[in-house]
Amino acid sequence: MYRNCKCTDVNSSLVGKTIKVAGWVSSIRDHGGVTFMDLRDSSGILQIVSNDDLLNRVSKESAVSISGKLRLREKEMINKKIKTGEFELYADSISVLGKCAPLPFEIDESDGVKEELRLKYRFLDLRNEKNKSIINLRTEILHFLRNKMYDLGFKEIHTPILSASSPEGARDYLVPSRKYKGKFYALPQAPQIFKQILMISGFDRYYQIAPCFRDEDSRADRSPGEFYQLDFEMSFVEQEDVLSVGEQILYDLFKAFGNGKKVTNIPFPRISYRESMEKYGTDKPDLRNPLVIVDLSSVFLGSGFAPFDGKIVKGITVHNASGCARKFFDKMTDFAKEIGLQGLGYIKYDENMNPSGPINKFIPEIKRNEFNKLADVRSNSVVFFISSESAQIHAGEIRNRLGRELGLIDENEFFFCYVTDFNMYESDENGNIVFTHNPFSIPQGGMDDLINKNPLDILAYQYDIVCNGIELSSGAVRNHDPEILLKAFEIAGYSKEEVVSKFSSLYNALCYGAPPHAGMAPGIERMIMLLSGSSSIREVIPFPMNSNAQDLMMGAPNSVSEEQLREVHIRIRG
RNA sequence: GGGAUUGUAGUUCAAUUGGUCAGAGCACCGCCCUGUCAAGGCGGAAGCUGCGGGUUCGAGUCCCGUCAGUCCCGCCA
Repeated sequence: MYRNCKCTDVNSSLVGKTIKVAGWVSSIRDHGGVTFMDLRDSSGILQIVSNDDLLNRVSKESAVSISGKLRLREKEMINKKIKTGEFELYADSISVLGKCAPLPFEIDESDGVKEELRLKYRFLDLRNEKNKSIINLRTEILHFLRNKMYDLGFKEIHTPILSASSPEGARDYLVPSRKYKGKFYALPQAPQIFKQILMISGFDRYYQIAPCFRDEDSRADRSPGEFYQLDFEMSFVEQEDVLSVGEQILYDLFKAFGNGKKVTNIPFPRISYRESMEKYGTDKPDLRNPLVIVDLSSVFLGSGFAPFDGKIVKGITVHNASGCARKFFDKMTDFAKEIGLQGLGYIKYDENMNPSGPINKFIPEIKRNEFNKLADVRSNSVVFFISSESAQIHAGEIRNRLGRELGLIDENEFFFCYVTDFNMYESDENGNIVFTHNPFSIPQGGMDDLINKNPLDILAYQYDIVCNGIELSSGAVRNHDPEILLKAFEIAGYSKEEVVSKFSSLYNALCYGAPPHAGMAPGIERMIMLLSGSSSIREVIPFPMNSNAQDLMMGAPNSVSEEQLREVHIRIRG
């Protein structure tokens, strides 16, 4: 009725035949005696030609159906830029199926348009080939992941969207109950409890491309409201079993969709949280960056140089840095001040190892060898010095900046690692012991550690997957022993009664023969961002909200009628 | 909640220190054109410079407030 051929399905066997195509009017080029139209459908573009004004009467971006005779173009008319460049359709009739109103922006150039407008007209923004291709990539990735998980023996099981609010974690999205006045459902922040319960039920390996809802403020790589995770969980396993499955999935995915970019070989490096903080100043290191942070505090101990003596001093050594000029150091110093440092000292070595720079004279000669060794100084090296209350974190930021400024980052590489051995507890600003991350993780030493160790020294079987400085996922070996769980919560200040009431579903289930289990949940959007090279998470979401958690296209959130409110027993105050 | 930054035709941008500064490209409308493919040529319409105050002889420009977008901090077990 509307078409018997897609735009890019034309081929030489159809030449001379009458075919019908349908799509959107991408452009019209009227030459008076002859008019050309680019017709675009989901497959691509086909040029339509007419010698009368058949094609001039439609507006751009209208949906049309066109029939005509396919013909070959003259050799010199072939357009190599499009797949169908050697063909064109000589139109004999056109019908407008959907007329297009004046456009708020041009489809081809939507990339440069104010995002507010693009989001309101997301359906037009998605007609842009590049934007559409990211969503198509998303489809392919989801398909790949489902096949992969199925092949690995994971069962896709849906867990509820309307569920109970959990007292821990992020802010919940609440849904008022109509039948139970004053009660609320909550949208899941993650299927955490359900997947653990599935393990207790004996499903052995579960996965889900799971929607997660968190009412927290957005970031460039963090969508407000909702996002998806490749959530999976395995029974009768230890940490290594899960890490091994995780890296297999990610390696294969990034090999398949990474456009030939280098992918870290399996096994991915395992770096402890502590080591990551010391060497990279962050728990999500970009390992494409070869720079490492060293501790130079001892060098300046007793040096009499007040800013460094007795303080934490971190150093970053850049090799082959003969090109670094005064301007570069000034720029880095400006950056250092932006992030809250007093300044950024450095020592520069020429090819004969002669040192110069503002810090050089403060290195005690007696410590010179120690320094050279610690900082791994060579000819043409530059050593940067970072000292502050949080020198480690600041050094991490300097390291990232140096990597970017000096072009040390290989953009054609996906560098994965696991960061492991996170602390179970930390102390908050009031000195209270609180869970660092997931309270359902198991402490590495089990009950012994909980009883005998300083809580702040206890490590958990808890891990993150990091790629190119982006946290893709965290995961953990769960605490499947109700006694250890109670003890773990007790240390964080929860009574048994509180745990049993607040986490009754999980606690109860754990009491009925829970297998040891573990899992993780890589973020779908983060993976697609990496694979598509997107800088904003909104590019990889079909219908994203803006950074203030509004859906500009649908107008959400919006007001509802008094009646609707009454039904759910809600009254809006003043 | 806090900080940075942006806001000028449909759209993307320009407008020297406050002084013919209401401008350009693309889109749109009209005319010309038989081979373009980001078509071209000629012409036209289009803006209360986000909004509200203030300073000034004079404000797109300076000041105060406000609204909105983006990025960051907080937050994200």
